[in-house]
This record gives sequence, C-alpha cells and structure tokens, in this order.
Amino acid sequence: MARYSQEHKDATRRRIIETAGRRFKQDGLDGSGIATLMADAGLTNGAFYAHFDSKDDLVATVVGEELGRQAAEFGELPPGRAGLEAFVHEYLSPQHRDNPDRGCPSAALLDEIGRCTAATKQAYTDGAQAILDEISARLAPEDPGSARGTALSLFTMLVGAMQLSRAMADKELSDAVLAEGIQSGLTILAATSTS
Amino acid sequence: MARYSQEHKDATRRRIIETAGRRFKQDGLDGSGIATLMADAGLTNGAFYAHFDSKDDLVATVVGEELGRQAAEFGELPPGRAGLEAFVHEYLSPQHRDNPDRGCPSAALLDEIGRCTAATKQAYTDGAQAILDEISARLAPEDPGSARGTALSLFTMLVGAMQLSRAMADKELSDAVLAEGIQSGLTILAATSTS
DNA sequence: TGTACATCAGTGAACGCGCGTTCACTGATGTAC
DNA sequence: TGTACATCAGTGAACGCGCGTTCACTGATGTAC
Repeated sequence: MARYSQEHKDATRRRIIETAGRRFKQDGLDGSGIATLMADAGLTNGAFYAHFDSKDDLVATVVGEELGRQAAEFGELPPGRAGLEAFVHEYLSPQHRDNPDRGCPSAALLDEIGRCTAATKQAYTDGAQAILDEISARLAPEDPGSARGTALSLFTMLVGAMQLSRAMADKELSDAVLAEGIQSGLTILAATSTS
Repeated sequence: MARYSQEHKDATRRRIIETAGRRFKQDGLDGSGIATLMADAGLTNGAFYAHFDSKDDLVATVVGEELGRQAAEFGELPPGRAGLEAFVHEYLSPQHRDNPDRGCPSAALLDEIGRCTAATKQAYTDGAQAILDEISARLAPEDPGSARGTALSLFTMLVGAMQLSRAMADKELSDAVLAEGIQSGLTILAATSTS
C-alpha cells in the first residue's frame, strides 16, 4: 500500500500527531514508544520516519499543535470575562482531571517540556504566549499588556492545581484541590474586574 | 566489601536516596536509570536491591523524603508572614530555575507523580499536606484552616510558574515569568494580610 | 488508449542500546565455642 | 585468646524486554511516451 496523494499523506501525518498528543498526555513523553504509538494510529513502526525526522521532531510538532489548539479553543468560550470564569470551571473539573489525554498539555507535560530540546521549548513558548494573549485580551480588552501578570497568575495556578489534584492519592483531597482552585481562580479574576 | 554495621547500611541507603533525589529532579523519573544512579552513588547496580524492592519503591521513598525536607525547610525561614515573602522570592529566583536538582520536587516532577504508583502518590499527598500546613499556619496562625485556599493558590501558582519559566525557550521571557510570578505571589499574600 | 516505468508511503525484521531485575559469588566483619 | 563459621552489603555478568532508528522490500498509483 503506497504512493498515495498528498492529502492522504497529510491526513496520516495528522493522525499520528493526534494519536501522539493523546498518548503523550496520558503516559508522558518517555512513557510512549514509537512502535506502540504507530500501532495506535493503525500503522507499523517503520512508517514513522516517512513523516518525522525523529521522536524529538514529533514531540516538538505535537507540543506546538496541542498548544495552538488550546489557544484556539478560547474562541469557543462565551465572550469577555464570563468566558474566563467558564474556563476556570471547565479546567478544574473532575472530567478534566480524569481524562488527561483529552486535556491541557501543560497540566500533563509541563515539567517534562522543561527537559526537552530547544525546538520543543520554542514550540511551547510560542503556544504559551498565544494562550496568555487570549487570557489577557479578555481581562483587559482595551489594554491587554496591563493584564499580563494576572493572566500568568491565573494560568500557572490552574496548571499547578490540576497537576496537584492528579497527584493526590485520596479522591476527597483531590476534589478539594479542584474546588479550592476554582475559588482561587475566581478570586484572581475578581481582583482585576474593576480595572 | 561487606558485612558492615547498621549505621553503614543506613548511610548507604541515605546516599542512594539523596543521589536519586538529585537525578530524578534533574532528568525526570524515567530519565534516570538504576545503574547510572548507583554509579553516581559510588556503587554498582546489583547493590540497589539490598536497599529497595524496586525502582517504584525508590521513587516513593525519594518523593516522601524530598517533600518532607521541603516542609521542614519552612522552619529556616524568618517567622510569620515575612517568611512567606522570602519564600516567594527564593522560589521564583533564577538560581532555583537553573538548578532543579537542588530545588522543589513539585516543580521538577509533579506531572509525573500523577502517573506513578499509589505508594508514590500517597507519599506525595502526605508531604504536600505538610507543606500546605506550614503555609497556612503562617498566613493565619490563629485559624490555619481559613487560609487553606490561599495556601493552595500560592503553592500551585509558584509550582506552575517555575515549570513555565523552565519551559521558556527565551531567557528574557523566562526571567519575565519569574518577575511576574513574584508580583503575583506577593499579591496573593497581601490579599489576605488583613484577615 | 495502452504500456513501461518511477515514485514513495508503508511493511516488518533487524540494529545496538539501556532499561529494571536476577543471581552466583566475594570477603570483611560479628558471633559462637 | 584463638579458631571456625554465618552473615549479608556489595560485585559484576547476565536475563528478557522495549526503546529509537535503519533498511531492503512491496505494490498501488501517477506520469511519460
């Protein structure tokens, strides 16, 4: 089976990227091998190198794709500040906690990204800036730059709280982390609502 | 060389734990093999199993030890709320960012801990509660329970900000994340200073 | 329109390597007599 | 006090395994004539 059209190759590449995104977020960057990942995508290991130079190349691509998607998803939220409140509730939900494969790449992978290649860190950096831009623009539409600090505070708190809730051995404690995180998130939003 | 005293065995075990703590925080839990780690501790791979049942056992032990040490270190800070301000500054310093092996285990490993065995998550949970207790007690000495939410907000924001600063490809951006994180941390502390 | 050829995505076995773990062995020390 | 023995932390080679990567090959399709 071979010699397909460019659209077919693009579709296969996209399928690998999306499968890898799910697996990486579920099992970690080191916890997902190429062979398993390709089998998940309905292919064999050898085909991988028709699409990517190396695993590092895939990681950088996936990280860029995941963060770009997350930034774009802000467009689906209710407009303005209300959208951020909805985001806080969705982000710190049990569904998000229990399904990392469909969730935030930062919550699943951020400490590992700090140990990755320069290309991966660059892809992450670009994507994170886009996300912080989205948050800032909703906090202070007339002067987004002034809300950078608040946006960063909200984002890092959410990421830390989700990681913490996933690390809790006890479900009640984990739920409490989510609930208190939501309160903190809304407080951070409220603290700037008059500006 | 063998048949040493109990103190010798305890010292060796401690040396393995401390070497592993540094390596795990530097290269990740999956990025540090037993053989390399034991060589770092001045031993050969086989000796490992005279001290631990498995790598999972070591990970759980190290996570517990690291968090316990971090909780204990709050005792070295200036008393009261001023100690928390000092903690925020130290935590979000370039030295901490650039030396993960000597730094916070949560900043280095939290998303990986969420994928570990129940024993490791339990060790993390216990240690994290001790840390949150230390922070709460300084925020509201007369009623620590009331400051739980603020303590959690501060801790998760610091962890998220440190991970983010380490993931930035650009040094200036990384420095900006630290600086804005410090402002956010002090704001969180200030918001509860009247209660 | 029909035929010969070039392309290249995908196959699947194989590469060397490091992983976590096992195991027969060593030999300095503590204990028993 | 001197001797024989048991202990067990540590050694280092080996185990099977999965890793990332390579490679000779396949065969359906697009292109050239």
